Amino acid sequence: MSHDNRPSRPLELAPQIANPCQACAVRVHSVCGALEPAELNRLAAITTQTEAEPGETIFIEGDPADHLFVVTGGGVRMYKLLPDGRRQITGFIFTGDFLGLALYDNYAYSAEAMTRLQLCRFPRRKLEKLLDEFPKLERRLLKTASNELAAAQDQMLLLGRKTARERIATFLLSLSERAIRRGERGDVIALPMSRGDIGDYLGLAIETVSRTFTRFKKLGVVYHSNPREAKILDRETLQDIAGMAEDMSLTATAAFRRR
Amino acid sequence: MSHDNRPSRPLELAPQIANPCQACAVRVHSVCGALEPAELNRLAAITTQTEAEPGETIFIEGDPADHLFVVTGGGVRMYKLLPDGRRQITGFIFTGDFLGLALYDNYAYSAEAMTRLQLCRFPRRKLEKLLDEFPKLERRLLKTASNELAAAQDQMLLLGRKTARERIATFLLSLSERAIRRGERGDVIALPMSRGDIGDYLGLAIETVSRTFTRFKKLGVVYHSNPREAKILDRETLQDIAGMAEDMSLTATAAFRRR
DNA sequence: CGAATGCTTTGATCTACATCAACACTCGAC
DNA sequence: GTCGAGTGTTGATGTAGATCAAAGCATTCG
Repeated sequence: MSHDNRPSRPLELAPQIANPCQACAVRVHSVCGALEPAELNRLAAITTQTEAEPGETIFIEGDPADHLFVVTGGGVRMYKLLPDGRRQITGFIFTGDFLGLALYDNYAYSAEAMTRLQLCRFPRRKLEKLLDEFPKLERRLLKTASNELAAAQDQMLLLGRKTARERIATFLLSLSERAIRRGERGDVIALPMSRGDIGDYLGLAIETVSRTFTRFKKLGVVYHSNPREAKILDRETLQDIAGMAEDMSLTATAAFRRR
Repeated sequence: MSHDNRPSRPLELAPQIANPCQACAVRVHSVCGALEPAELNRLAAITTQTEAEPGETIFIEGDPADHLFVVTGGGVRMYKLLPDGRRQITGFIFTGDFLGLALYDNYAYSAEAMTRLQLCRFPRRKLEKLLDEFPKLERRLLKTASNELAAAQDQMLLLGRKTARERIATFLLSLSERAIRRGERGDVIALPMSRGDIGDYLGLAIETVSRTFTRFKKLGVVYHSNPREAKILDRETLQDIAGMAEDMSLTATAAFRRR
C-alpha cells in the first residue's frame, strides 16, 4: 500500500579491481560458489560491482531483463503492483542471494534496495554464454530456482490459508532459520523492512502486523527493543502458532486472550 | 478443506512400446520438445508410461523425490496441507506439463490425479545423468522452472492482494490463455476441478467461489451450461475485473449491484 | 531548541468473506 | 423408477482483519 513510486535511477558504477570474486566473502553462499578459482576469473570478467541507496530502484517489472545480480551486502525487496497501487512483496533478498532470476526478456517483478546495497551485476547475455561453458553453474542456478519455487509454494500456503498470527509467526521463524543457516544467531532477528513491507509480504494491513507483534510481545513469545529488531523468547510456542490450527495456538496460550 | 486423505496407491505400469516419445503428441509442448529424435531415444529408454485414476495420489509431500513426470493426458492438482487439514492447491497441471520439478531429495508438495491420467515417469537419478549429456534439456528445465516461478509470483499477488471477484476473473482468464496457447478455443473453458479445488487454489471458501460464479453469470460475463464448464461472454469486462481496482470493476458494471 | 516528517502503535468501526445450514441437482446403482 | 452420495447453490449469520482516525516517538533540520 505504501509504495512511493520513486523513479528508477541508474546504478552508479564502482571501479573494478582485479578479481573481486576471489576475495568475495559471500561467494560460498551464492551461485558463484559453484565455480573453481580459474573459472571464477571468467565470471569476474563480466561482473560489474555497483551500489544502491535505500529506496533506490534496481529494476522495474516489465523492464528488459538485461542484467542479473548477486547481492553482496544489504537487503532488497521484490514486489509486484496492481494498477491501483496495492502491492505484493514476493520476497526479500539478502547478502549472498541471487537476484533477477528470469531467463525471459522482461523482469516479472520490481526490485528496490531496502538498505544501502552492494551488488554484483552480470549482463544476462554474457552470463548465459558462461552457462554453456560451465554446466556446474547452470545446475546451481537450476537448484536455486527449484529452491525459490519451493519457497514460493510455502508462501502460497501462507497467503491462501494461514491466519494473521500464523503468518507473522511463520515469518519470524523463517527469518530466524535463514540467519542460522548463515551461521548467525537465530534468536535476535534484524528486521530491515518496515511494517508496511511486512504487511505487503504477508498479505496483511500495517495495523494488523503491528497489533500481532504487540500480542506476541504481551504473550512473552517475542521481545522488541525497537521496531527493527525482534528477539525470539519462546521458539516452541512460535512454532506451534506458525504451523498449527488457530484454536490450538489459543489453547496453548490462555494469557493471550487476557491482553 | 475437502481433502479426503485417500491413501497413495502405486501406479500401474503400462507395457512399453519401442519409442513412445517419437510418436508423442504432446512433445512439442513439453520439456521433451528440447531434444532431437536421436536424443529422444535416450530419453525413451528411461521412461515408463503409467496411468492413474481420478483421485489417485501420484506422490505425497515429503516422499523421497525419486521420479519426475510429464503428463501426457489429463489433469493433476498439486497441493500442500496444514496439520488441521486446511489445504492450499499450489497449481493445476495439464497435458504436456512437467510434474515434480524438485531437484531435492523430497517432494515439496503432494500431487493427485483430477481426471483419468496418462503419465511418463522418469527416474530422477537417470534424468539428472541425461541433463549432464544434454545441456539443451537442462536449459529447457531451467526455463520451465523460471516460468513456474513467475506464475508463482502472480499467484502470490492474487492470494495476498486481490479480492474474491478479481481472483475468480484472473483464474478464468488464465485458464483461457492457457487453452489459447495450446491452440484450443479460448472462450469455452473446461473446469476439470471441483469448486472445492478452485477455492483451495484461490484461497477462498467453496461458497464464495460458487456465489462469485453466479454473480458473473447474472452480470452476463460468463455462462455455465454445467458447473464443469465456463463460457466467457465478455472478456473485456473480465479483464477489467481481474486486474483493476475493486471500485473500477464496480463502476464498469452497475448491473452487478442490482443482482 | 521546536517544528516537521515519517514510522509505529492503539482504538473504534466497518465489511468482505467465512461459516453454518438448508436445499437442489446429477448420476450411478439397483 | 427411486435411493443415496457427491457436488453445487443459496440464504442467514458471524468474525478476522481492513479501514478510518488519532496519538506516540524518533530523527532530521532549520
